[in-house]
This record gives sequence, structure tokens and C-alpha cells, in this order.
Amino acid sequence: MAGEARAEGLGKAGQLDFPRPLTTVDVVIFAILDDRLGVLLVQRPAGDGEPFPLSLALPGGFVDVAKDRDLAACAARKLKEKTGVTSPYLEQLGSWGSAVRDPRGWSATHAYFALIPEEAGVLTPDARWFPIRDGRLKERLAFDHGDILATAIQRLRNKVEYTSLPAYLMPAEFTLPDLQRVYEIVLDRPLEKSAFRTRILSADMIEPVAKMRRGPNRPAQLYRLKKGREPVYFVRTFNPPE
Amino acid sequence: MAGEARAEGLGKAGQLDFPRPLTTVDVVIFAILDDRLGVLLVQRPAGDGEPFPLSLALPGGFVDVAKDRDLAACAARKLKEKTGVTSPYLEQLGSWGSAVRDPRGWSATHAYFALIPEEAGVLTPDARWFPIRDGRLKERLAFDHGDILATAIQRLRNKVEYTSLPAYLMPAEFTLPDLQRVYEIVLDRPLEKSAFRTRILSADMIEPVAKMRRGPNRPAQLYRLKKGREPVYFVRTFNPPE
DNA sequence: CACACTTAGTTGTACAGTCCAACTTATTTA
DNA sequence: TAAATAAGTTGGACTGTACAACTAAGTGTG
Repeated sequence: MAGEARAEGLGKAGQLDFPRPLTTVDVVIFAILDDRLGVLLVQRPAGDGEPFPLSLALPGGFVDVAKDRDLAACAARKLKEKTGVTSPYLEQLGSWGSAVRDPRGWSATHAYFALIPEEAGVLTPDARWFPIRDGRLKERLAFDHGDILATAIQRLRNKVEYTSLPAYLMPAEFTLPDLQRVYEIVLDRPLEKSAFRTRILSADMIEPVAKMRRGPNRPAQLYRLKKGREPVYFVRTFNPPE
Repeated sequence: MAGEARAEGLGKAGQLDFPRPLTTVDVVIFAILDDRLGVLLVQRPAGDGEPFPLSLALPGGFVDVAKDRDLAACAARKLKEKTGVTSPYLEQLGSWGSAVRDPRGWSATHAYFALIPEEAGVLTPDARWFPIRDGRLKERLAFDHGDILATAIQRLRNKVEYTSLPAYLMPAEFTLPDLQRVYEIVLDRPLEKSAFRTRILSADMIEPVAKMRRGPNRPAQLYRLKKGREPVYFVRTFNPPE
């Protein structure tokens, strides 16, 4: 059943004449939707010989040795194809490779995770957002994509404790309570308002714009991300649950 | 020059009939030697068609689809082949893949990093320890192994700020000043004795053995790692350099 | 055999940043 | 004008590091 790949070899040395694993890239794309953390999933094709036909899966696919200069470019290409987003937060998550994860043979995938603002999404028709509840996705995924997603959620939660990553989930302009809400959504626990504000404001990562968000009560200052900012690392975590 | 690999295809679908990248695994193996952080390197073979003949490189090589169940097993196998160590701290570092990193063609490597106690090393003759000075290796490495090593050093330093990783570099029994010294070697800066002791002792990661290390002055309590301990994450970093 | 020397280990004050709770402020709506 | 609500501030308690001085337990030397 499994397709085997053999190199043509190198003449005298001939050391490349052995089976090669399949090489893919998958992308875990997060955004905040409807006051929830969401992940973008696609449906697998139904063609003959396709593994996991019609199952849900992470967007991804084979590395195209003609098109992709490197792995990050491949991940960026797949992100752009599905969402139209070109300059998000894109970080390598890890790689998963084994003899059994793909019925077509030994395969290894390089997983990335991306954070984009909800608004940025101009999705292709095959892609849909799915909510993460209680730190988990309800749906089952193709391949080992469930493991990959679980790792991505864990990494995101972990980093949110001590970095400014949620800033990349925000629209262009946002208030401090907005940002705190996003932290709370990802961590799934409430945070202290005053400690949160002190931490964020002293990190020099956002700047106020000359506008307020108006609502049915006291207006809130609008901020935007400072340009070209790397993620900020804080020297403490928020106080962990216990 | 580059070898190309094509799958045999899958009959009707035929979707696997395209070139596959080479797949390798490399391992960055750290230990403390002679009061310095050291990394284990091997010399590339000199055969015909071999890239970077006789250059220094990280231990690693092609995934063997017959022998290796998964990537971690492949990394553990390579670690064992070079050092004889079987149960070290082994963590995935990331993956590097591009069209140009290997002259034999599009290739992707899955990099791991390992921490082992100095004493554990029963090395194969082709492997040697090299010191890391000022956070860098003096020697040039084959492929993009210099980048991979730099990333590994950075990751190690970063994690040492807030985890118990250096414990895996220690021999079976060690004193608290020994452990502090290893932290200081990796971070390349002095740490506060009392804060260090408080942190480590309250982390419940080590336990005293009924022995003292005797020397030319006051004896020091010997400790060992508690069994089956995962690395510990502290809620604060040590105070950063500036 | 006292005493200097060295390293192990402790103690106490200062300080930084979070936790917690109460407070003030700015706006809408009844 | 008062109630309601969310934004934003203030202050004391608590936790853990920074810094520095201290005590403890050995060896080596005159």
C-alpha cells in the first residue's frame, strides 16, 4: 500500500539510494472569534487513495521542492493560501514523524503555529473556524493532528503566561480591557486588572492612539502595537492557578 | 548533482509521484567538561560524493525507515551510538529545511538536544567534546549546523533561567554549590547563593543522600535527583543581566 | 594548639511585582 | 439627578529575589 521513494543515487558513492520519508508542513492557525479561541481547519479531499477522506485536518501539505525555498516559506505559503494573511506571528512548533502516522508510508511533518487577528481572515471556502473549549477541540482530526493541536494549545497557553503573544491576536486598535480579555480567554482564568495593566504598560509594547472607545459607560483608551516589536518576555509568570 | 527521489505512485490517485526531500535527524549533545559547557561533534566522512568532507558536524544522519519507529527513537539511537547513553534528557529543538542547506538536494533535518552527565560519556572514536566559550563555538560546522547549535545554546540558556534543566548535566551525586556552578557556567554570570538555594530546595526536585562531600574546608551536603522528576518550571526568572 | 583561611550554609533588610480589595472617574440611561 | 456600569487608580499584604553580613565546619601553618 505505501508508496516507496528511492533516490537515483550519486554514481560512485550511491549513498542516497534508500527510501525517503514523505515531508509535509502543517499550520495551526489561531484567532479569537466570538469571545473564544478558534483554530482553522480544512476538510480532507475525498479522492481515491486519499487518507482520511473528508476528515477534518490542519491546513498543510507536501513540501514543494520547486516552489518552497525553505520550511518557513512553505508554512507562510500555506497560511496565505488559506487565509490571505501575509505577515502574522508564525512560529515553529515542532515536528512529528513516524512509520504509522500516515497510511501512505513513513512521513514527517513540520508543524508551525500562527496567530492572526480575527478580522484578517479572508478564508478559502474549504476552511472553517472551530472553537477550543476547555483547552480542547471537540472534533477528531485526521492523522496525528489532534496531538499537534494539543501541543500547540499547550505551547500557546504556556507562553501567554509570560509573553506578549496575545497581542498578535488583536485587531489594529484595541483597549487594555480587550487585551486582558484575550489573555483570559487563552488562559481560561481571570487575571488581576491592576497587575495586568502595570505589566503591559511597563513593557513598552503598545502605544496609545488619540482615540477612545466609546460605549454605554466610561470610554476606554485605544492602543496599537508598536511597530516591529518582537514578542516581549516578562520575568515572572502571572500567578499560576495553584 | 542533486539526487532526486520520486515515489512509485499510488495507481489511480498517483499523488505521491513527486520529488521528496531528504530527511535527517541531528542531535546537539551538551555536557559539562572541565568547568565549561561542551558539545559533542563528529568529523564528516571523506568518501566520494560526501558533502563537507572531514568537516566537523553534529552527530546525526538519515532517518532509517526500516529501523526507526519515529523521530525521537531515531534521535535516541544516534545519541546511544555516539555516547552509549540511553536515558538522558532529550528534547526536540526544531527543524531546519531548505533547498540549499545540503548540496545533495532539498533536505530537512529534525534537531534534538540532549543533556548528559559528563561521566556518562563512553564515546565512539570519531566523536569529541568541544568547549563553548562566550556562548559560541569557535569551530565552523558543516551544513547549517552552526545555526542549529546557536539555537540550541540560546534555548538552553533561556530555559536555565527558569527551569531545573541543569540538573540533567549533573553526576548522580552532587552538592548545591556544584549545581549552582553549572547554572553559572551555562548562564555565564554569577548567581546569588541564598536565592539559588531557596529556589532549588523548595522545588522538591532533589533529595539529600546520607553523605557529605569532604574537601579542604567545610564539608557540603550531597544530593541526588529525585526519581522520575520532570523538569521543574519556576515562576520567576533569575534576575536578568541588566 | 591557636588562628588564619576557605568554602558551606543562614539570616535579615530592602525591593520589586503580583494579589486583593476598595476606591475614584467618566459615561449612558432611567 | 441618581443609578448602573465599566475604566482606571490606589494602597496594604504577600512572595520571592538582591544584597550583604553573618555563623559553621573543616584544613593548613607558625
